[in-house]
Amino acid sequence: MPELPEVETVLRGLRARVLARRVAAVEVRNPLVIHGGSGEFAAGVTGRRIEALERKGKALAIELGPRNHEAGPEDAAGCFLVVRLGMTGQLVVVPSDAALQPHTHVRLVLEDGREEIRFRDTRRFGRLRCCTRDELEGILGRLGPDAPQISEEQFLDAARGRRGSIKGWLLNQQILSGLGNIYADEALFEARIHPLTQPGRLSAEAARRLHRAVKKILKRAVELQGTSFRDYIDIEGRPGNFLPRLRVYQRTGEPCRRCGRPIRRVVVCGRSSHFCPECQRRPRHAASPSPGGWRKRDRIPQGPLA
DNA sequence: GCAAGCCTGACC
DNA sequence: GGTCAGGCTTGC
Repeated sequence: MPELPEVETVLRGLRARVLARRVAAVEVRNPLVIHGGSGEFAAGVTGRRIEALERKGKALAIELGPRNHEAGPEDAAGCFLVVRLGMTGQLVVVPSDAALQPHTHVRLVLEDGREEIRFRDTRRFGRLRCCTRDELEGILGRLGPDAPQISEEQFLDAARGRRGSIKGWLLNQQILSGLGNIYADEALFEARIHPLTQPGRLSAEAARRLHRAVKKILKRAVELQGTSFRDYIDIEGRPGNFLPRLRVYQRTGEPCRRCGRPIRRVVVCGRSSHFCPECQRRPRHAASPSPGGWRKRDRIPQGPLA
């Protein structure tokens, strides 16, 4: 699943392979993955040079230069290609004559015509979008600080007074951006915090521990080029190497690597949360899996609570 | 049936 | 405004 370390790996790969190259042609094979009209998308991207690549959270922004200074104002201004990989999205750089893999939705043919960037996405949760600088600022502005950049003070301030679960809080991209289900579970284990703990009721010490844990886990995962649980590969088609380092994610029933107790699973905010019931004790004031009392549409959470 | 990012909308 | 359920999607 592409979270921050996987997107960072893709970003670094693209910087090495496609920076300063021009997009000669665009083929949208499935308009569903394009935010907005696919015709406008193709027209907006074609003929521009890749000037820079940046990332915030899980969002990838590719800066495209002016097409032609002598043409109209639209061509003279640059634009940005924003990529969200969603759950199973992949960006790969391949020779143009490479066989087309299933679920290839977009092709960006590079200038010499011998190589291209392909966007593949089995689940089709990913999106590509062509936008102006103002629009990009709006998109990125809705995201909280990039998780590796957030200061301890910002982190503690953001948690203050928050109800609900710390797990849901970590997944909220408006608070801090980049964490998904894998690294949220791993960071909570590292910090020894139960996923149903309320952010606002964390001790300052626990909140600092979590802040350090988030950074530590992400740093290590970036160094190991991410986690390939099922679909994730980098732009060269290589899997990440963090999988053997996972201590709780998708290890339900397996022994905790710290204490040996079986890892448990609880559903929080509709997401599986994996934790060690010994190392991550449930606080007395844990968030309810269904805050605000039981309503008609409430479901019994799956799996026993700690 | 479950996985999961992200958007929308409902609820308090 | 905070918070969470629902729905999208398809392979296992």
